[in-house]
Amino acid sequence: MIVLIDCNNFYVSCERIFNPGLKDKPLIVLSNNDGCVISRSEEAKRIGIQMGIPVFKIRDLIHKNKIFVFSSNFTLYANISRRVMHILKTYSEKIEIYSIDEAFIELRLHKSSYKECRNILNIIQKFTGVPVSIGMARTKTLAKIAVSLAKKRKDNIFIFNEYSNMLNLFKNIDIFDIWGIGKRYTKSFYKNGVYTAFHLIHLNESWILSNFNINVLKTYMELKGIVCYPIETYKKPKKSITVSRSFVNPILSFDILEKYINDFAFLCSYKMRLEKKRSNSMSVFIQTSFYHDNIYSGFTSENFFKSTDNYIEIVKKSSLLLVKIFKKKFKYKKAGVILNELNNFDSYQLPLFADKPQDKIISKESLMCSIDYIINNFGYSKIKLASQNLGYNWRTNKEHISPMYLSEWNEILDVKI
DNA sequence: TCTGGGGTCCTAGGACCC
DNA sequence: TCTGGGGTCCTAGGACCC
Repeated sequence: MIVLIDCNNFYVSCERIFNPGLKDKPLIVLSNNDGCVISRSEEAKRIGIQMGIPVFKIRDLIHKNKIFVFSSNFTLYANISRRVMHILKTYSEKIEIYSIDEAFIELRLHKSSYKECRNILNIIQKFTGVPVSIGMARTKTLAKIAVSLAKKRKDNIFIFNEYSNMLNLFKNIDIFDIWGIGKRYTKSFYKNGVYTAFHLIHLNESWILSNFNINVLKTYMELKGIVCYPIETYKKPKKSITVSRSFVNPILSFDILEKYINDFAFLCSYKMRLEKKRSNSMSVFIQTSFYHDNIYSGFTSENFFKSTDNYIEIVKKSSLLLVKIFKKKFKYKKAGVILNELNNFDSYQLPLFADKPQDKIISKESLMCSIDYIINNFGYSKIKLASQNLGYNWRTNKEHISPMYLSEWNEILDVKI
């Protein structure tokens, strides 16, 4: 059986670990730039705070209800996530870490399965302070449904076994709440009179295939208990790496935008080098706000002469690509850099005409390693290329950020005894 | 005034080959 | 007047997920 362990309101729960006073209080965590709500406590949900809503629309609500507000502290959340996953690994060798707050594991179904789930839940709660919900079923898609049912129960556990009246339960599962069915598909299902999981499993395969695609068919099969998405225990290598940001204040000037793009390219290179990869091609994009007039978005890609993991070459290229898409008189609100077609750093295709002199100028691997060393030991802001933002940090607005309790010596919680 | 960031996969259509 | 059949590869755009 596939067991899905899902942390409840994960970011909110992380903040509460170090702030027990926040228990039972309404609490939200915001996206970068403190823009949108990305995690809500049950109390905040009850007040009517919607997922993804921009903060400026709920200022009054926050004030009136004394909702506690936190900026996102991903370093902290990642550390806590690692602890939760570490515990799960002791229960099953077959584990797939699906996201920062979810993992699938494989367990045998037996009489005391419920007890076993109960035990997992208690241990995680006790050792990490994170409350979780657990769903157990034959397939991932069913386990997803099970976990959503678990969240509505007091014990936070739900198992689909031979005794559960699945068909009946499916009548109350909106098609939109099925894993793999998003906004658009929901719309076309509704148009065809398909509103619930119950309706979906009574369709025929060819109709689904001709109106949707292979993925929707797989979802349908999974609902029927046929495994189409097995647990994937190995970490799939990344195919692309992105660094992008929204700007608090829109940017009009090419020179300023270029410095940001160079920063993004530098960070993107660093992330790629951590993964021990090289890239064959790079994309750069810039966008105005979609919420106002005078909309423009530019996107372009280009191959490298040969695949590279060289900071200087990548940053240089980012400027060249920006020139291609930059247009004057637009207010740019977001920009980003993507490294595509990643290969392993030690096995990659050479071009037919490699070793042109232009290659040699910047093929100083030892210099690249020194840059890595400085970043790893002294921090990301301690070394930059001259074309980057030297004056100030582009790190975004985080007005309500909590301390890095688990990763900075000087931010560790004080305990008075 | 103020609206996140990072991914993967599928498909239709175009361009090309014999 | 009538104009085949069988492929591959690439890309943009559109879905989906957390």
